[in-house]
Amino acid sequence: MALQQGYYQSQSQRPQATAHLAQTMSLLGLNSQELNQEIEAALAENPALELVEGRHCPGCGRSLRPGAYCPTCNSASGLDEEPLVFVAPSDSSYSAGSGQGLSEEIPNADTEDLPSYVLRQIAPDLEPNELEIAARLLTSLNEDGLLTADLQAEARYSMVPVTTVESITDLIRHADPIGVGALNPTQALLTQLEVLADEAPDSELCARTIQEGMAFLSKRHYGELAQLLGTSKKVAEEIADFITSNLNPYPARAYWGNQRTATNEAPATYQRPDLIIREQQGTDSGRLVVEVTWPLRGLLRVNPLFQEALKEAPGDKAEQWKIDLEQASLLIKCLAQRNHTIVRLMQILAVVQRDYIMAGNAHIKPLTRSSLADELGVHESTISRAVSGKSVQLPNNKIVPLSQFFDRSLHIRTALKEIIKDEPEQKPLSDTKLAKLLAKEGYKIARRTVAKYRNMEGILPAHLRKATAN
DNA sequence: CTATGGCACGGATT
DNA sequence: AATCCGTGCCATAG
Repeated sequence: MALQQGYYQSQSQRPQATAHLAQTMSLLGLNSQELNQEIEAALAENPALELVEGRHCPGCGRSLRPGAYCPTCNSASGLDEEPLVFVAPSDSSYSAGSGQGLSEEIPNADTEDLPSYVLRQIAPDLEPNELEIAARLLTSLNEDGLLTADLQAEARYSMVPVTTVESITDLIRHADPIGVGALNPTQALLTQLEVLADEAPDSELCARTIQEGMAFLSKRHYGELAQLLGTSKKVAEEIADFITSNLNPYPARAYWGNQRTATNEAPATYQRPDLIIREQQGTDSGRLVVEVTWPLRGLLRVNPLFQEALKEAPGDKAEQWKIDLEQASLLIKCLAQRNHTIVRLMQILAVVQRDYIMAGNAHIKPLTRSSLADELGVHESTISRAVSGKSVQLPNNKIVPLSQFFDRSLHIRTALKEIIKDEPEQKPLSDTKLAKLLAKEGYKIARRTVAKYRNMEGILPAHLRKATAN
């Protein structure tokens, strides 16, 4: 089976997913990428499976993303899958998909292509004639999401100043996915950096790295990069890590891999987020729209024809076919199970961690997987699997590992960052003092731990800190 | 002597 | 059972 390198540590049962053994959960631990591979493999070798492309609401005929609620007739009727999009209300009661409002806000990767998705976002900010130009420009997007048009030529064609065209491309670049319509990867990266500037360890150095140091970065020659930037190797690594973790030179091609565990390998892997959380637009009720990424362009199901055929199967094949069929429906069941679990998980997570999602790292609530587990009434290992390897796109377009929702020290680390940012620049605080200040804010941690957090955030020790401008 | 990084231990989490 | 995390102790750098 085409399930090769997984970066789990000790997965015992792997390759032979032969029917019955992998009862359910085996899919839960997979992220969308891995899942995709798995499904495609199954699809290729199991004739009982069928991928139905395009999906229409049985009620109103509107074409839908698989598993989505139909926003028009406001129901999931006829859908044999759990909805993959739901709305987390601002209070703590859930309404599993009140249809309203999520119709037009959700980019539908299946029925809408990138150009129109982008166009729709920026349309409100454009004059009619500009809109036309934007539309033209967007048709030249290549598959990486970069613009191949010649701006000069475009300007001449439309008989407007180049600056007008440029300002339009600028607008495009800031639409989601951030960086689309850049003229080259560098520009895309810079745009993304701009948006994430306050998250970056040192946005100026990041910018310079992007402009001048990409060669070093891709070769992972951090020493030389450090030299180029005139900074320490540590900072260089930090910057490199930030860039590879958060920025993506090819905006259309999903997002840049993201396992920021220092010891990460698998560097340049692209990865769509497994979950996407947006703020519900329009009625700004502060509601969050959560979408579970679905890797396929269609609905997976057991091929009804195959089922028919089985009845009059030629004796020698009958046995095999039967197995295929069972396997197929098992896979589908597991898939549904996986989605169900993830959705339930996210429903709670979205509510509990709403502050974090909306307002940033500082507001994360310490949360353990096990506490969530018994709230959901599932085994904790289920949660673990559901969380592991997944990534979430937050409303600010940042992609973080889902495990960060359970980061016990994140809030302290951000508090730490705040203190360091605000406090005197000429007279950096030592770890001991930092520890005391943190204690005042209610975070009682040891001095030694302060040092650890500092490292995690890529902040230099006190005596080296006054050197850099930041 | 003070400020930090390294190693490693014990308890909590997964 | 395997890992992760906060800490204490000690060595080293300034």
